Amino acid sequence: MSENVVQRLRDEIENGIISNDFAPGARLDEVQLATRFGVSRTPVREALMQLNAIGLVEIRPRRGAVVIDPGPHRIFEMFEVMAELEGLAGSLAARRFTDADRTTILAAHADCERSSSAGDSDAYYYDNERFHKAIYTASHSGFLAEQCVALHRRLQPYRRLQLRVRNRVATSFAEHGAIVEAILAGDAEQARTLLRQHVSIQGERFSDLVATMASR
Amino acid sequence: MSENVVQRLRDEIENGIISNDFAPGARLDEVQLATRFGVSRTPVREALMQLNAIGLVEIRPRRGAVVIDPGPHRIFEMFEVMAELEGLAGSLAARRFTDADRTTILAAHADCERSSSAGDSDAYYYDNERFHKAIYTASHSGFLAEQCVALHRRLQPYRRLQLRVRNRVATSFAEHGAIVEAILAGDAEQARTLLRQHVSIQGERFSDLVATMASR
DNA sequence: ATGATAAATCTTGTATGCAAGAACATTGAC
DNA sequence: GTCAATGTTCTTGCATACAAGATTTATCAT
Repeated sequence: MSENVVQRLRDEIENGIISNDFAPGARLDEVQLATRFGVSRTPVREALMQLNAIGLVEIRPRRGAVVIDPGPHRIFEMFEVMAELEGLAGSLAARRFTDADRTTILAAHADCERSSSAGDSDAYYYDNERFHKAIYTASHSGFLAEQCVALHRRLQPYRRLQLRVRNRVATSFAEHGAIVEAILAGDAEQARTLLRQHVSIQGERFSDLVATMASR
Repeated sequence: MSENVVQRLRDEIENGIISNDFAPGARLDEVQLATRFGVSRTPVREALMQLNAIGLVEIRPRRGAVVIDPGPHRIFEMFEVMAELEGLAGSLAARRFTDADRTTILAAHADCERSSSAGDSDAYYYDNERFHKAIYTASHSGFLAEQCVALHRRLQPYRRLQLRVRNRVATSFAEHGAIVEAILAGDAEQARTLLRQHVSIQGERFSDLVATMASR
């Protein structure tokens, strides 16, 4: 798991940010983190540098690191880009999927059906993640898959909030059905369009996002 | 200019990689870099950590940092994603551009015309960059613009090679014309399609890329 | 001469030390 | 009582130190 201390710290702090243990705007004190993880400041700093590079924390000169607070508008922009990348992944998947890809996608879809009909939004969250990752893999573009996973991860907390909105799980699963159909039919443009719509948060869904963001 | 030493080092090393001073696969020795830039190993390591986080260098445990060698296939994948993001930027620009955006785009386009008809592919390279950045700006999506700039930067060396292919400058400029027309007409879908085609390297252009990559 | 083994050297990973800037508190003036 | 100025403390930024793994070199046996 832990190649070295820095990578472990990077993952730990990143998870802390994703899971909202370190809230947006929170100060990340070097010595505090160092003592907490039982290491010295050096690897902590190196981990923070990495998180700075990928845009998760801001390092203000001589004033320490803070968790970046994206704000609703930027979150929207990120979903906008995510929608486009997912659309691309879908269209590529429709053209390139193998038998193994089909199996994986259908399995993830079946799991989604189970958690969806059970009304278990937490379980659905994980199954949904697997479903989308299966599509990234089926795109057979390593770079695209990496980009999608990274963005997916950053949007994780907000995506989770989305699923709590009433009927969103059922709606999401219904959309998945159409997406699977388009991909397995090899209809690249349809897969692209459906995935784009599935991911983007338009109209009232943006209002929902802002509302749920404000309430935590 | 230099906020702090680490940022300066990050930029210097990144530029070195982009400009091929540090070739793909090259080892980045910490003490060597430290003495070269007149600093200690600590900030060098922190800079390398950042470059590792954005995928420019690989850090093998206990064995040092090397410049990542993407290889033709991955380069192709990166252009594929770039094309998609540029397409999105174009479609958003077509819907959102302001008077100031129009002015900037037209000015950059005029400069492209000048360097193109002069046959100066180096000058065209820079004007082309300004042209594309003007479109990112006109998209009025800060996140998208950042992603585009970052990817554009990483693809810089290969893009440059592309422009050396015969007639590519003239072809590129002609495509710009149609793109400007679509954006300023507010035709989002047309702008998206044209930009996607403009950026993606399909068919023989991929062969050209591989050939030019091999020859350096 | 070639291969293996062991020793020396080099490099990385982490800790610690020190100086400079920022935050904070105390004191004094109005 | 409020505000400002100054001194103290805390935190960061970088350098240096040291230990452990990796690499290279040298020696020896076959």
